[in-house]
Amino acid sequence: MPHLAYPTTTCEGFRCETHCAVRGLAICGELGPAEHEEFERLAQHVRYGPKEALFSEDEVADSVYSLIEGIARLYKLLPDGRRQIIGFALPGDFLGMAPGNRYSFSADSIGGVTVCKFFRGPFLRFIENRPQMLLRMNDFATRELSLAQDQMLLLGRRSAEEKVAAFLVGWRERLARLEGVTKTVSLPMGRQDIADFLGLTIETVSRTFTKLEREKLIVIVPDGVRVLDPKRFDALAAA
Amino acid sequence: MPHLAYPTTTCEGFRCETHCAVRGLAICGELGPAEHEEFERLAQHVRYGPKEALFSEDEVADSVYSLIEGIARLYKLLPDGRRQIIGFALPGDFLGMAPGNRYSFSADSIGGVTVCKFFRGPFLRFIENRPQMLLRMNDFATRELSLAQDQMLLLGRRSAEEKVAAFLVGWRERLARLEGVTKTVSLPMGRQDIADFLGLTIETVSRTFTKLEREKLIVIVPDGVRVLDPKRFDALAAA
DNA sequence: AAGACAGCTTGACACAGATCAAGGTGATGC
DNA sequence: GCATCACCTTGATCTGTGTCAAGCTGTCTT
Repeated sequence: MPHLAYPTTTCEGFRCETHCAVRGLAICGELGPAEHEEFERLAQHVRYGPKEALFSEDEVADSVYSLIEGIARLYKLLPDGRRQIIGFALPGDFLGMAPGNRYSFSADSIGGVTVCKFFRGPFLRFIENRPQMLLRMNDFATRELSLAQDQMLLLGRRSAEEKVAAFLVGWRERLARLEGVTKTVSLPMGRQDIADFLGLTIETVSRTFTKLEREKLIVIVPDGVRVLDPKRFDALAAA
Repeated sequence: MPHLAYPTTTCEGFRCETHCAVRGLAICGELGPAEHEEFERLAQHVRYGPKEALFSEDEVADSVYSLIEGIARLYKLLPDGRRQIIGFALPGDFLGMAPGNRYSFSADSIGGVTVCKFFRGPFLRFIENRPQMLLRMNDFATRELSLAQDQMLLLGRRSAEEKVAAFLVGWRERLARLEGVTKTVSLPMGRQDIADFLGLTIETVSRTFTKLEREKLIVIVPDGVRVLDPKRFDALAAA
């Protein structure tokens, strides 16, 4: 049995065979073949098991990450342990840009996760004279910022029921971009993660799920929910 | 008497005499003299009176703005009128980037405001082959995103007293970057604005100010507060 | 198959902050 | 100098969500 419960494996030093299923969505999506080749040479593909840290708040930010597969939880902690999840990262998302030289939040895998990891220096040198890449980085940052602002509205001004409904709608939309529209929304994160994302307690989240089920808006299934009445649901999430 | 209570004045068509007091902090801070000349030719300097809209959520985002002077309130509304202020913009801040082709929030002046206004098309054409500018845009976006994440932690996980203390500390720091350190923190926004920024009601904000004054942490003065015990104060804001 | 455990749900009760209502303060106008 | 108005403060009460505690469910271990 290995020393670590969830060992990290890398494939540095040789060409990875894995095809990147999210090329189009990722930061490298608009590179031509030659440039992509050069870009790939800067990358390490790294695999994490469940609940491993990719990086932690206040660590020196020496790397940036493009998430290829799996889901990560991004969060900040207060000194007394209160946690706010600031987002869930999906394949195609770009992580690790920081305003100073330290990460401003922590990231860890939920299930298994695979990333393209780049050292900051080489990555910045690669992009600094490639306006296409810089514009794409800008698009990513602008989209992230807009999501963050939506979340501020949610955290500051919505009721528990509205928060949960808006979360499910938003999550369903993000999954739809990756996997297409489905009736069943899979929820790989636990109730505590949802609570810490919405600024609620786990009990309130649980009660609200139950309430939505009683009102015949959803059905709770293992690791997810089925949305019964998308229309009424979207209305609840918007208002 | 003019038709509009607060008429907007522009100086399009001739060279503005006003020197930009925040060049170093603004988006254009690293341009050389020749490039800055060209950049200026794309700009309109526009002055707004108190409480005028610079732009509104869902409008077609045809312009971007660099704030030169004054303070703006950035906010989102729910259909029923609940408001969340997502930030206060200060001189040097860059506004109006949107993920789609519409603004994702509204902005209006608090007191008087002066901006450099750029039409989106010419602005994008100017920056698209200038990596320096693009990198600076990225820095701006990254800093904004980090502030937004701090605010999510505040909104989701802090008590009313912690929210108000953290707000005052953060605001004092931002003012210090512009005007240097002062004992008296000026608060040009009203109590309702602070409430909508912190996800509280105006009554709770008012009570909390009073409480902090009773505890001899601050003194409330017209249009601001004086911080009496910065140490104890920072501790309250951090924890 | 039984026990242990993590994750989730449910109930009873408490409380921070919201709501409702009234009154104070200072600026502006007539 | 008095009325008006916007803004702020204070008090009384209510309520949505948190806290505390117990029990449920499914999975893993042995």
